[in-house]
Amino acid sequence: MCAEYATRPREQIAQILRSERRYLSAAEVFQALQRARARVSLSTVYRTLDRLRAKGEASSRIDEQGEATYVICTTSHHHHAICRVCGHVEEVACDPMERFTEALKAYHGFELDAHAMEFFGRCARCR
Amino acid sequence: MCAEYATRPREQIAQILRSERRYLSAAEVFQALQRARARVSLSTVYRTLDRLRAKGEASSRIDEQGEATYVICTTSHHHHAICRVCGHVEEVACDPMERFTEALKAYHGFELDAHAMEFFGRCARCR
DNA sequence: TATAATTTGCGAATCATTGGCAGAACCATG
DNA sequence: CATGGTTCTGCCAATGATTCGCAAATTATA
Repeated sequence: MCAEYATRPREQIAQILRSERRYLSAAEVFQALQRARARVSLSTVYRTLDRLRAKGEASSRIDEQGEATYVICTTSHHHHAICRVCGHVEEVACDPMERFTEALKAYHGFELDAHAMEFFGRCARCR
Repeated sequence: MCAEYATRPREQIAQILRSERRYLSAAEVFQALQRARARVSLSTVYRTLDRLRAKGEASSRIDEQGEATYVICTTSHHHHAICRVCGHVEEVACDPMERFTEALKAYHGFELDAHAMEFFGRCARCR
């Protein structure tokens, strides 16, 4: 009980996320599937994206229009630099956070246990 | 043309945001208004919150359930440390970002022009 | 191939948010 | 303090992303 099946739709969805290194909404993934002649329902796209996020294989963010978007992650703890031009996502390590954590506690009395960051600009190729 | 009226509903909504220093959804603001016997429609709450954000007097974030939430801001460019216990929002300056910006460019070739950060933990009172 | 568990597709339901519009509130002016 | 043009508000319907329920299809295993 509670095993896990490797299915065609899941592989097709993961494929699309792997090939595009940028945040995609469920609708965008669905459109990409249709272009690739893959017959996967929108429901399955939603379920699979959420499943990838739950497993830590993808991370999600809410875009300006309030839609959930997803991107495949390769390293564990990091943040995203998002290119304004092409949407490319660069993974950024966050080693300097330790010092910041100390300052936050000393100055605001605030004990940090998690953080989220997003950086916007132009990636190397788009500059 | 294009003047701006000071109205009762707007003042009542701002009052609630000022008294609670934490992120509130439109529905939560609406409920607080009802508790205070203020008769303001949910539509007006939505419009007023969006207006405050557009004027830079409030900042918004999408919470875990995908709902838009709002908090009053007092300083200009800063980030938020959000207490996991009481929801209190602490404003944090971000002076150290300049050095980070340089590193990002040198290491990833990424030219930063904006960033967003959120910090989660326990505020001074809740520790 | 038969069987049990898991996943999918479809359509309906949900729910926050937005839009349209008629009436109410606001405020500068006479 | 009455008037009139502008700006807001309330109501209610519409939108649109996301979720749910369930029967049929797919997968793994023997």
